[in-house]
Amino acid sequence: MAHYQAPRGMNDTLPEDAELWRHIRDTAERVARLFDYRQITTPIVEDAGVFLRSVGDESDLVQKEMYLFEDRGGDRLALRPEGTAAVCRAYLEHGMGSRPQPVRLFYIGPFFRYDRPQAGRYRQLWQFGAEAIGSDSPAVDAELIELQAMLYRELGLTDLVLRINSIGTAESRARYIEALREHFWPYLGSLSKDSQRRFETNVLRILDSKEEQDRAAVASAPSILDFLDETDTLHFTHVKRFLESAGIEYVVDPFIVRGLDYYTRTVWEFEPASAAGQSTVGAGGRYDGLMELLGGPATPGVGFATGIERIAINLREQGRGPSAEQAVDVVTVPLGDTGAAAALRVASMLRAAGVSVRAGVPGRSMKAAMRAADASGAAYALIIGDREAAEGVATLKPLRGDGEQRTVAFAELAAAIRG
RNA sequence: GUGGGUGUGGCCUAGCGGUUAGGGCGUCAGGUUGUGGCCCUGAAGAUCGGGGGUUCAAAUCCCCUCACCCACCCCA
Repeated sequence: MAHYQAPRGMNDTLPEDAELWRHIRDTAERVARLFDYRQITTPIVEDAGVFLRSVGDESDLVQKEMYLFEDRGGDRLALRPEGTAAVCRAYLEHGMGSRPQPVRLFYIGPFFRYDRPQAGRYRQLWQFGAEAIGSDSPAVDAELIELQAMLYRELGLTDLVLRINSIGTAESRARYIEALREHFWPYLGSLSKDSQRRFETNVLRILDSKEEQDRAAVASAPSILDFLDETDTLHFTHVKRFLESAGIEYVVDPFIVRGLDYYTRTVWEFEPASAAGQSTVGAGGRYDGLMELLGGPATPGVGFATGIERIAINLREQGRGPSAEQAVDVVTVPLGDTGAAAALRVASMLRAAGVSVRAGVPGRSMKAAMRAADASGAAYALIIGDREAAEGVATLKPLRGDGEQRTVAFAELAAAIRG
C-alpha cells in the first residue's frame, strides 16, 4: 500500500536537526530579551480578514499563497502566512496602546504559504520576528535592524549584506509609481515578457528584474528616494545615521520593493553576499499605516521577520552551529532479573540528581549491552547485575579515555559520576 | 503558476533491456563462561517513488502521476 508522506513542502525536523534548531531559537530569544523584547504567541489560524485587509488583496501572498478555509461554523479562516498583521491584531485586541510605547514584541513559530516548494522555500516555514509598535522614531527602525544584525552575528552568520531603502508613504509611492509608468512606457515593447506583465500588475517589480533586456531601462529609471517628502527623507537620514553610530554596515538599495502593501518608509533585507536563489535570510520594514487597515487608531510600527530554515541552511553551508549532539551521561547495563530491577531504581535516583541516564534494554547479552553503551557516546557504563544488586552497589565503567572501572555504592553514584 | 533535472533496502550507492538487483554505512545477533571501541561471521531489510504501456523479457525504453531539487514567479 502507498505510504503516507508529509504534505508537500512541509518537513519533519528529526532529532539530528533539532540541536541546530534549538540553538537558533535560543539565540533569537536571548538576543530579543537583550533588547527588552517580550514574547507574544498568537494563534496559527486567524480570521482571514486580518491578512486580506492588511497584506493587500492584490499581493501574491493573499492572491495565491494563502491557505484559506471555512470552519464548521462558517467562519472564514486563514493559516497565518506572516506574523506582523497577527501581532498588530493582538496589539489592538488587548489595548496595548495604553502600555508604554513602543511595545516591543517578538514571536517564533510556523507560518504557511502555498508556494511551489524549493530548497529554502517551504509551505510550512518557521519565522522568528520582532516588532516595535507605537513609535515612529527612526531610532526604533535602527534598533530593530541592530537586533537582527546581532542575532546573525551571535549565530556566527557572517557573510550577510544589509540593504536598506525607504519607500516613503503611500502618497509618495503613488507618485513614484506614476513616474515609473511614464519612464517605462517608451520601453514597453522591448521589455521582457515578465516585465510587460509587471507594468500592469506591479511596476515596482520591474526594478528587480533579472532580465538582461530590462537592464538599460531599469538603470535609467528614477529613484524612489527622489520622490520622498521632506519628513520621510529626514526619517531615512536619521535611520542611516543611527545605523552608523551603532557600527552597522549597510548599503542603500533604492530598488528594494515590497510585496506587502502595508510597508512605509524604511525597508531592509539581509542577504548572503553570495546571493543566489531563495537567498533572503530576513527582511523587515516600517508599517505606519497597518493599524488603521486593521480598524485601529493610527499607530506606527516597525519590525522584521527571519526564516529559521534559511538561517539553518546558511549555518550548515558555513559549517557553523553546534558542533556535536550532546551525549547522555550514563547508560545502564542491566543483567539478570534482580539486576534489571535494581538498574531501574538506580536510574531514577541518578536522574533525580540531574544525571542523564539511558536505560539499557534488559535481556541482551552483556557484549551487546556494552556495544550499545559505547555507541551512545555516554561517558559511563553502569553495570548492575544480580551480584551488584545483592550488595547495593554498581560497577561504574568509564568509556572515554583511560580510567579503571570501580565498584560504587548506589548512594555514592551521583557524586562519583559528577567527578 | 511556467520551464527543466532527479527518484534503487533507514542513509550513500552499483547496475541502465535477460543479474537469485551487488556493495558500503547503519540496525540486530554471534565470535563459549558478566565488559565496549578494531576485526571476523551471520541475519533482517528493496516487488528498484507510484500507476499504466512497449517487449518473449523492464530497475533499465515510453506515457501519466507523486515527491524532492534547479531556474523563473514570489518571498523568509
